[in-house]
Amino acid sequence: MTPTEVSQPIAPPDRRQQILDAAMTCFGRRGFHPTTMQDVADEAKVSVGLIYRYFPSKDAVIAEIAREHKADLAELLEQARQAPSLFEAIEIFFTCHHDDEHAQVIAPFVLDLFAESARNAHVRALVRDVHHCFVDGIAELIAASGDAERLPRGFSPRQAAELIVDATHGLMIRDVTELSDLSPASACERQLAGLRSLWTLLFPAAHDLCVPTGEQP
Amino acid sequence: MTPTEVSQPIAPPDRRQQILDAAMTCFGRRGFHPTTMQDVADEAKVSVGLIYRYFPSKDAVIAEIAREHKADLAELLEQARQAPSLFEAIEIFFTCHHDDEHAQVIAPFVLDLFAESARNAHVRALVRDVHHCFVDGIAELIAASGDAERLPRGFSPRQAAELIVDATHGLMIRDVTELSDLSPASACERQLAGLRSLWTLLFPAAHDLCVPTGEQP
Amino acid sequence: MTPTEVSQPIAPPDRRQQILDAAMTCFGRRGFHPTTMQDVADEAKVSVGLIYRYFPSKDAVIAEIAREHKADLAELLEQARQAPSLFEAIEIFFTCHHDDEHAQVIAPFVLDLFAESARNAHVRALVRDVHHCFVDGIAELIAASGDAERLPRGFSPRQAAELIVDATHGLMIRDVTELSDLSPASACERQLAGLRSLWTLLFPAAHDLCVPTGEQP
Amino acid sequence: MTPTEVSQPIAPPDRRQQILDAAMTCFGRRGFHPTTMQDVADEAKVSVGLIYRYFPSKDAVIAEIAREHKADLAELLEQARQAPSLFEAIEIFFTCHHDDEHAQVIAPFVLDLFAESARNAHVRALVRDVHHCFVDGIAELIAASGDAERLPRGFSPRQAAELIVDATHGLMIRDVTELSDLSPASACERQLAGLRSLWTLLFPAAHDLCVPTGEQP
DNA sequence: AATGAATGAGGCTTCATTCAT
DNA sequence: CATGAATGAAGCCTCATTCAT
Repeated sequence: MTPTEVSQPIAPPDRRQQILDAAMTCFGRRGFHPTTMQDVADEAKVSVGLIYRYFPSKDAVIAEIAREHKADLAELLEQARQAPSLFEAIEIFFTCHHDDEHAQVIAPFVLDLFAESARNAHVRALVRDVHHCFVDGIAELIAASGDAERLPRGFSPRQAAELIVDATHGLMIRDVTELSDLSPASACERQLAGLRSLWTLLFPAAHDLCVPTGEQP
Repeated sequence: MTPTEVSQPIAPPDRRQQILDAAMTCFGRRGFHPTTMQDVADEAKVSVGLIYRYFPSKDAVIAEIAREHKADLAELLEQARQAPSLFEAIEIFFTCHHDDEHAQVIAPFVLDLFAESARNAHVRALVRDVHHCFVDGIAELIAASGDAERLPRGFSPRQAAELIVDATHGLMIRDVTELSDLSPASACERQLAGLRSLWTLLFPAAHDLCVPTGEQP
Repeated sequence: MTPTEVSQPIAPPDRRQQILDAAMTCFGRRGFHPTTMQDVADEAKVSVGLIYRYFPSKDAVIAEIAREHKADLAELLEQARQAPSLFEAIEIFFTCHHDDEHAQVIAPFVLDLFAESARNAHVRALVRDVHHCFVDGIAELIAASGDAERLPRGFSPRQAAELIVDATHGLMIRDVTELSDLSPASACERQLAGLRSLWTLLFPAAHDLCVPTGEQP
Repeated sequence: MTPTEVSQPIAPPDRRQQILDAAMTCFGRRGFHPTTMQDVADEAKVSVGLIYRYFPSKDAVIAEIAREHKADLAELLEQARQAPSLFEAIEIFFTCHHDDEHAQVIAPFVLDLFAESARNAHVRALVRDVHHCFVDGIAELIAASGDAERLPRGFSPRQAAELIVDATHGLMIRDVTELSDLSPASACERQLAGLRSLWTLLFPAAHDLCVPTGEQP
């Protein structure tokens, strides 16, 4: 009667993750506040009561998802650090939300996080933290890369990083409000276009704008 | 425009506006969903029932406020058009939210609008509309100004406008998540710093970046 | 349209009291914990929501009823003070719960209060307070009456008062557990019998107990 | 009586009793209704499911504990019968709840039983039964002892027994509401003081009250 | 026009009970 | 025998909305 203890043929369903995933889906779909625990339970194919075996409250679920989101971004930063070039590293941020099917879920969720951070100190702290990690990470990336000196005069890596992050957020908003009907692929294209614009500005090819300058006797 | 402008020299309290203002305050403070009609009524020093005399539902109030917000921005755009220089015109956008006491109210509200636009088609249409007006308006501003030709090679006024708008949104998010504890004045400073950064990039002073090139006569 | 302000033909329904009465009935019937807000609402012919316009929580309703109970007892004590004789004064306590139709409601409620006081500090404080008032009041009553000197040697008015109160409580328990099927009238009889027993002990008529002794050979 | 008394020299943990003890503790701590099956399971270091192997429902657990309580009291009565004197016999009742660590558990539990008996016919029957046993037992004790004739004139052993039981209950209430912060020892003292009071009344030493009479010429 | 009492559906959360392992 | 994951009914409370005054 006991299952064969050998090959773990059926992975034990990770209820916790199952619930978190369902919650993420729901939150992305309807937002924190309008999502009911019943919604989450239904999405997770689970009873409401069970959610409370794993999380003490709805807020705790939100908090956990936010934490997960933070971890995802940290990993993203790590990936970026491995990228061969600065451009590619930053490309990762600009396109990250479009790699998978969660595309239309994560952005709305993040926007909700931002909105929530205006009144919930806990969420605010987390968002702020994520933001700092990002800016710092990108600033380091720029500083470490040879491209730093290509920045316009008086432009620090940090300033550049902040601009990049801000633009990313702005683009995310565009994604949500303008492109929600478009395919993830198109959205991704849009992001890349945004990146290239910014890139051109931040790191003007020497030959393109200024190289001639220095070369002149 | 209001009826009976004659016999009532003292303008009757504009209940409608009173309610809208109160709602704006509440929404900014707590967000759409958590704000109750009672909150709004209290803030407006009015009974709950009265709100329903002017608006058919809570959603209608939200919609109306959003519409108002749109009108405000249109006016802002108009102001910008009157500005003596492009920089000053754009400065208006970057600092608009900090001029008055509503500073800490509008930004959270707008973030809520963005978040809401992810699921509410009506809100989405409005946000999108506002966004287009903005981008178009700024692009025109740039095109009309003599500064357009100072844009980096291959950079259209529209691209610049999009970048400006995105960055503005990104900065607004920073405002809400990072600066909520700071004074509006500091927040405004921050915005201006952001603007100057971007400005330096978009419109490099000839002498600053390229004059040295020597290409100039 | 406004109601005639003259004769108050229709007394404005005192919702608050209406709810309290209903709650009292329900609590007496089923106890605090098993009684639902819906029960109370139904009993009061009112919606659940309305209860929350008058009380912030179920506990607040309980607390208020307890407070009311305390006030009732204070009044009872006052009545007792007016009584022509000590016996009649004390009789009031022993029979108070049987005067009206609430007979079968108050005693269970009080028992619930006692039980609750074992874990709820707030309730405990109230019960304790009531108890002190009682003992003090009765002790005073005894001391003030000429009967005090008839107390057995070494028996203080306070001791007598404590015994009376304890016995009253014990009788109340008997009421609830034994006589719940009997008529209030019988229950009252029972109480009086208890009182007479105790009375005989506390205030033995000199001739009744001791004088006769002398008759013994 | 239990099966397989042979092969298991070490008594298997008596799950049933273990659960009952835990339940008693919990009920005393928080009351019937607020106590959850999980509370009981935790206290018993057992799984919730296991409780249902031994008891069909929460109510059954309560009922069983009540039955146990009844048995305990029966035993107490038996002990009392063995006591050398009436006073000592009755002392047993007054102090019984203070002999062991359950002191602060049993009284609240009994109060809960009383409160519950107001609405639960089953509990009521049990409480009534216990009560009768008690009164009968004590009345017998009094009747059997030589002290019976020392009772005040017209006072039957049964009347005395009832008074004793009532006073005991009243004192128990005082214990719970007033002395919950005191040590069991102090509480016991209190009980004994109560007993002595009552005793003095019920069984006035001849010389104490009446002998003086004899002093009269 | 204005009030605010009243409603009741619905949300979050708890908990007795069941059942697969 | 034992576990504890899982269920779902039900409880407390909130709040958008209505309506008598």
